[in-house]
Amino acid sequence: MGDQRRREILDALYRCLLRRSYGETSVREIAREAGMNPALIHYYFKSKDDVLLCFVEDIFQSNKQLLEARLQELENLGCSATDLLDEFLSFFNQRITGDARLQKVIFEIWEVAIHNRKIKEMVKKIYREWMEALADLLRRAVPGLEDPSAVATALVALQEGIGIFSVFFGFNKGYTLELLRRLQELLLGREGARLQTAGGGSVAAP
Amino acid sequence: MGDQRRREILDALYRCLLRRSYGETSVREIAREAGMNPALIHYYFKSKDDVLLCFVEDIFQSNKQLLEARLQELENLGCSATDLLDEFLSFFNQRITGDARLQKVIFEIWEVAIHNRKIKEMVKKIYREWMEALADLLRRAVPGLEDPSAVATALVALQEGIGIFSVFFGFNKGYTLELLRRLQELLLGREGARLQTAGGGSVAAP
Amino acid sequence: MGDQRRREILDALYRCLLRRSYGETSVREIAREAGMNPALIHYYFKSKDDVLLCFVEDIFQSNKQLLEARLQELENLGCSATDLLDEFLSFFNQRITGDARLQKVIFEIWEVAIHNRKIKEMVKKIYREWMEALADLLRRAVPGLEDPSAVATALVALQEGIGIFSVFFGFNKGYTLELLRRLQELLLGREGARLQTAGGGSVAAP
Amino acid sequence: MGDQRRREILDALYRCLLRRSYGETSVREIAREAGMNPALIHYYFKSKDDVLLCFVEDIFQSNKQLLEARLQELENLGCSATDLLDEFLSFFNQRITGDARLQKVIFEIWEVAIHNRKIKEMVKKIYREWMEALADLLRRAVPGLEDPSAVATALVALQEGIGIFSVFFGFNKGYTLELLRRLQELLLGREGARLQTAGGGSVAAP
DNA sequence: CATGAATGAGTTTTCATTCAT
DNA sequence: GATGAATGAAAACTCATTCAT
Repeated sequence: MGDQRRREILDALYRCLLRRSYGETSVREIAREAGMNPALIHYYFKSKDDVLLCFVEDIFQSNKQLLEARLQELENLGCSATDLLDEFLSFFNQRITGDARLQKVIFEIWEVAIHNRKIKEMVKKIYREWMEALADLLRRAVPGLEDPSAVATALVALQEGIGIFSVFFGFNKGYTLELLRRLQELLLGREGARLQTAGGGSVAAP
Repeated sequence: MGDQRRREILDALYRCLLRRSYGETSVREIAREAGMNPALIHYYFKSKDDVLLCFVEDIFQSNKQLLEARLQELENLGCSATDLLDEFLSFFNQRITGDARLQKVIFEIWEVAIHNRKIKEMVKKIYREWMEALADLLRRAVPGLEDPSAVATALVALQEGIGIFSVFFGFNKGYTLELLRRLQELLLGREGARLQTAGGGSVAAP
Repeated sequence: MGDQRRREILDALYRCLLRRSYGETSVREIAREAGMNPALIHYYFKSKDDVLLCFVEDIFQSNKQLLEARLQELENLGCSATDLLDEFLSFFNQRITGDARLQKVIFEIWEVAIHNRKIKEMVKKIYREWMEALADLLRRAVPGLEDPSAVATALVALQEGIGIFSVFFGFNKGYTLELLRRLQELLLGREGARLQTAGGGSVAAP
Repeated sequence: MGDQRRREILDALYRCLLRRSYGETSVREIAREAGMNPALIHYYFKSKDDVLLCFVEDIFQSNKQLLEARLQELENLGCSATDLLDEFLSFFNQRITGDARLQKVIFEIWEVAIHNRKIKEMVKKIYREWMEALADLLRRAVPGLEDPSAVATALVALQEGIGIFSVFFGFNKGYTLELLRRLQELLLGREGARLQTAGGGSVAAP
């Protein structure tokens, strides 16, 4: 029952963060969204910040595990490093950057992380792990690449940049994914990579 | 005299936003930073949000004017479109994304903009103008480019992504600028563009 | 079994009162100290205040019975009234005022008693009994004493005063006992009684 | 105006402490007693504890200054050390221990002091000063006294003990003062000192 | 212009207590 | 007996804003 309640609270926070920033979100509001008494939140979590901490851990760890499971699966099937790399990027594109709601919530987490030491450490750690994993895949899949670590950084930063823009300007998902894919191919130096889209989601013409 | 006071308040807000998020920044704190009575802020501005609105307008407009002036100057000197494009990107790299303090403040503005309609409209408008101007320059400077508008979007999103990462992971300025320049050349399809850096600011090795 | 549990709860309260005032002590904390579920406390006691009430009764009654048993024993052995008086004072000195922990707890009880009618009645009753018993002994042991009742009051008040001071200033037990003994002899008008101590615990030189 | 308000708040706290312990006294209640908005208290004081700290300082310092002024006056008039000592004790008897309301408030302060470091330091300091001053007077006024410091301690502890008892058992002021005076003379070894009272306030017969 | 004072609404958090299981 | 869950009331404190002077 406790896990169930904790889950409900984290889910309620997720929905709250779609409407307001974490700072503007009160414990009362999380409780109302979860349909419970505000004091219950303090029964299951030490403090409001503790809710956020668990929330951040949950949201990143669950995605991390999911990705790792998929990569492992491919590896077991004997897929090539290139396949793994494509799966890695595709996972991010589809499940994170391309999910406008999740992307918005992640943006809120970044905002808090900048001022909150604990959250910052956690976010930093997770992004470092992702970038290191990506750099490893790059080393295996793109042998000639001169600085895989910098490319990994660039790829993830790009992801964030596009993610924020897509939330802010309301890109449709197709446009976002297309943009991401082309930019990634460009960064990976793949043959014939060119930056062009089918249009329709252009920022200049909302 | 009024303008002087308003200036002081906006400058105080800038310094406050280096320490705390806008939501955590109280009117008292802005006033303390500006060395004045909190009530004075409400004399010169309608509300706390009004201070932010003017602040955002000021910070973007001043940069915009500065950039336009420079571009105009170059144009008057008969410089090529490529020179103008380089100046445009260089301006952003050096004065905005490369300025960790300003970048942090801009990040805070994005955060507020996501929830605050007025701020959002303003930020949207400004970014659109920038992206359109950039797209125009791309059209003139890189004739074969298939979708200048999308490239402009990508360039600016990249800028934001790298900007946030540099703030968050504490990139040194040199690394940030190098990364930006290489990525931009890559996006522009310039000859021999490759993504490699001198290292030293890699995320993977903090 | 019930008695055992009640005992554990009272003992836990004792330990809690060494750390915090009764008001600052929560039911949760008593429960944690007793190693049981907070709700159990409400099963064995009507309320938090009821725990305190039983606690006060227990702590005073157990000491009262102990003292009475000792006095009875001496009486059975045919000891003089003076012996009984000395035993009475010695009991207080050694077991109550000289026990810094118990003294601290008693101080907390006084504090609550001042505002809590029930506790107040109980504490009043017990102190009256003690003072009457002491006055009786004084009448038997110090025949010429003009107002045994007032002397008894003074002796007990003195006890409290020294007790609080010893807790507050951290007197060592030896100094406390010496001070008590000399003051008591002085109040009893005993030959050669003078107020001097070996020093070492003086308030003026902490 | 600020001083006026601060005064009103301190006075309100005084009245509140006659009814409830400090822990039970809420900021709301102090505000209600002072006839002002609760937030105003936080405007004039940093916190609830800060109110108490100022309150304690005020109550002790004002009495200290009053006493010092009186002693200085007597000294200027060429009074003897014995006169000064009598004035010292009389001041305490009349204005502090004999004032049931003040005595009650002082008791509350002791209670808080036991758990609150800042308050404890202040109370300790003040009592030490009083006891040292008293010890000095004893040295000058009672030449043969063997341990003036211990006698001073005993006198002040006695004062507290009697004070608490008088509050608790509701002694009438006359009885309290008489008891104090006789005990003091006894401690000072004055001729013919005997502990007897006119009765009427005996604890045994409330 | 400038300020100290004032306020009402809001925040997070704690707690004694109850109750179904 | 024992427990985890739940709740309503209250706590201290903060803050944007207003206003008289």
